[in-house]
Amino acid sequence: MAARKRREPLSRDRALAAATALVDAEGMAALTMRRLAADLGVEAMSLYHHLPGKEGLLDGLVDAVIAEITAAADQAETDAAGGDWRTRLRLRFLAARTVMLRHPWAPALLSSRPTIPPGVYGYYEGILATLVDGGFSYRIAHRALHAFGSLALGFAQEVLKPATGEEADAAEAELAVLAEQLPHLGAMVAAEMHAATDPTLGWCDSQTEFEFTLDLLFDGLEQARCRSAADE
Amino acid sequence: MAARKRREPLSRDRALAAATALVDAEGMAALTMRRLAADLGVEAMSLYHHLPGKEGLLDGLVDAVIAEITAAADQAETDAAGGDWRTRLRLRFLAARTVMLRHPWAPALLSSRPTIPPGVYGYYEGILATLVDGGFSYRIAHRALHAFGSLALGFAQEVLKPATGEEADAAEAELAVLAEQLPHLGAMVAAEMHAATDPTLGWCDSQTEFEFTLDLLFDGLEQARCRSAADE
DNA sequence: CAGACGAGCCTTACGTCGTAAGGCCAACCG
DNA sequence: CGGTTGGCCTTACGACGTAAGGCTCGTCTG
Repeated sequence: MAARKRREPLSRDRALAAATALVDAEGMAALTMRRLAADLGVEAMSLYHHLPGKEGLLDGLVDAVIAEITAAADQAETDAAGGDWRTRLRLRFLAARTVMLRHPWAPALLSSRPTIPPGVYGYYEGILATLVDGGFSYRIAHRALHAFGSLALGFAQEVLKPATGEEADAAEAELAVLAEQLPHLGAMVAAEMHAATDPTLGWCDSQTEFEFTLDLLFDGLEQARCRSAADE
Repeated sequence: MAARKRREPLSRDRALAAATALVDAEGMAALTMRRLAADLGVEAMSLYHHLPGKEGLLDGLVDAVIAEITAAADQAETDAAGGDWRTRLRLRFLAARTVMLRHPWAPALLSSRPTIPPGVYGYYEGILATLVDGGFSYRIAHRALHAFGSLALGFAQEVLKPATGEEADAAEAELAVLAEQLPHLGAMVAAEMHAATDPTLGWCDSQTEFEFTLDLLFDGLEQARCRSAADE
């Protein structure tokens, strides 16, 4: 009956919040049932009274980011009410991107989940609404969703990875060795790579590249929309 | 000194071949040092005389698929010699895709590797050569590479996952429950989903969707190419 | 031909993980 | 006041990757 009770009781939300903090700080690999429990001042098995297991924990993390994205994207689109479908989607995706920049582990986690996180349905509903409202048929809208791929969630699934710090140096060295067999790549790197200023999420996945790809797709889709409208 | 020796000696190649077979048959999760060793009639630790460890094993797997892709893509482009850049790249990417369809685990593995697999440099060199030969500046070509993303390796990084068999049923049921809150999604699914015939690699990642996205990007890039040529 | 050597494989063991099973204890309800 | 229940802990098991060192051959040397 001192100032505070024995301690704050555990809960699903508290566990998820601690997990997010842990992963933000130390990466996915650090997220262990034992470690998470320790961060909460508790034993590992106690977590199982609030979470169905490790998979359930990961599902919870995913739902949390999706919710964060949905909120940010809905807000962004509300701000852009009245704009055309392009700018509304654009703001939506860019809002999602800022969330992803806060949680660099999210893309990998997202695409590793074996089942579709429930929250994404709601998120895609919003995108779809924008498209339909913008004059797209369900057929084209469906294809648009596929074409966007991970851009809709704010990240470009890069094949060429982050490569931060010494890794980047190692990769550069490796590439230099191969340079004579790879004339075009070498030339492009020489011409482009060192002009890059903002490699944030993924290798060269700068804001510029992200928006370039977005506009490429938007241009194509706008044409497709007009074509299908003309067909009717 | 009977017909065969005690047994075929182990080797890096034999280990990698067995690993590929194992993963093709039972998925990534089944790939364990102990299990792989067992498949080879050997104890786990024996593998360490030919491989530097689990990570090295995965690197080997990745290099193997990349090599397979490179070979298929180079062959495809050779067949298309004389065509314009679009058809050459198109055939290249579609060839990569057929390789990925043989190894459904490859996309996830690819995008989980912490370091850039050396083989991809060579592969991208080929793409870049096609682009430059087709009249692209390094600047636009660079952006094109980013825009292609995982399509260049033959797969679309889908957010909505495979969902095979009962999983698909479960997802469908789940979606049905939400349907009233998700009018557009519900309508689109009703209109589109059951018309889908060929969900092969990833949810709805049918050949059609893949090629649609490809052409969308190609159209946009063609414009960008002309624009930059006009600027000179 | 004897003996040493070394490659290739095995045995044992450690520390980590997720988690099943059950015990302990305080808070609450009758 | 005694019983119940829910929250947390203890212990334990079977995976996993892999460090360290032992055994057994084929081969090469003197």
